[in-house]
Amino acid sequence: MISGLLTKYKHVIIYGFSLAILLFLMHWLQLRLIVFNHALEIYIGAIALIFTALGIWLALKLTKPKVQVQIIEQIIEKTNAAEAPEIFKANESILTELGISKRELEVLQLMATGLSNQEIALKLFVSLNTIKTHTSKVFEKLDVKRRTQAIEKAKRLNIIP
Amino acid sequence: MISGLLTKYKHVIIYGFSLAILLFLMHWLQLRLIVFNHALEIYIGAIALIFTALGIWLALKLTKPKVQVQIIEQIIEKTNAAEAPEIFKANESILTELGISKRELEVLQLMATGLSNQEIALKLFVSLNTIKTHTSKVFEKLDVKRRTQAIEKAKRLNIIP
DNA sequence: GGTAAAATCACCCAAAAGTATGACTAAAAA
DNA sequence: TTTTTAGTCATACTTTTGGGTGATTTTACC
Repeated sequence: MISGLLTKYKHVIIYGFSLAILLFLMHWLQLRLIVFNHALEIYIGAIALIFTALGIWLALKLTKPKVQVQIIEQIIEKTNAAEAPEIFKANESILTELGISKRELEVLQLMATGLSNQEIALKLFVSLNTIKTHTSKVFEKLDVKRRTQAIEKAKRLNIIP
Repeated sequence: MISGLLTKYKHVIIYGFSLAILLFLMHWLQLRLIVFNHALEIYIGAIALIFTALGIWLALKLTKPKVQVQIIEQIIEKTNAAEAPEIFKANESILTELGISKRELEVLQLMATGLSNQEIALKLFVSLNTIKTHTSKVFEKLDVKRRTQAIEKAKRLNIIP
């Protein structure tokens, strides 16, 4: 029961603790700074900045998956509507046939634009290792050895524009 | 409507509540540790909350337009590729303009087929170092950093099919 | 509730790619 | 004839990429 709750809201707890630590640090800072009345503005400005960053980070962490799934679907739908419906119908069937997931397709698309793994990682808010895993799986599924081959083959198979 | 928002931003709300609880805990801690100015703490807590919210709002506002921009770009590329397969004349003038030599173009073309530098070297009966030199110069002339970028740009410029 | 697939991340190692510099040769341009 | 340019190659170094393995966490589905 309790352990279930702990694992379920582990992130909340972690965030809570880091917040607590942050607040405690600020408290300590305040003790040092309160002596100078003029430092208060700086202190509050720093808090505003830190918490704005925290908010941005939180929002990105939370909305990231939903938003990106939407991207892919919209692209597929729009390209379907825009031109040749038969060519890009093979698209999806090939994807399922090869077993390429949405996330992998996303990575593949970014790869084709010339981004490095590191840049893709930054763009998708995940670690470099994760992107490496995705690329490796894509190579395996496409039966290629390098990213350049993957791009070439994916274009030939109409997986990517 | 409201229930939809509740489910959509469930996490945000949960984090918000945990934040509030933490602030309360901090307040209590403070009472136990040091006698201090209460009003200031609350004031700062309020600022933290407000700016966290601001950060979340900012991030949401900023990430959504970006997504739409990406979609538009992809559609444009798609329609361009579909409508203009006949243009293949600017090719040479661009090459001379960029100062890309015959050999470099050759390497670039093989690169675009997914070959490694070593494979290109074998195919052209030259050493690996020579290919590296060529690729480096091509990257410099195309103003890119990686071969994937070079391929993407070269295709966009109609240098290679 | 349990299971399976998808997604995330880490660590290590090896190979490939890329950077920088310098040198040599042959052919073309001045 | 001298100079320039394209092409060739090397050495040393850094960065990126890719392979292999294993682990945890989400998500989806039954």
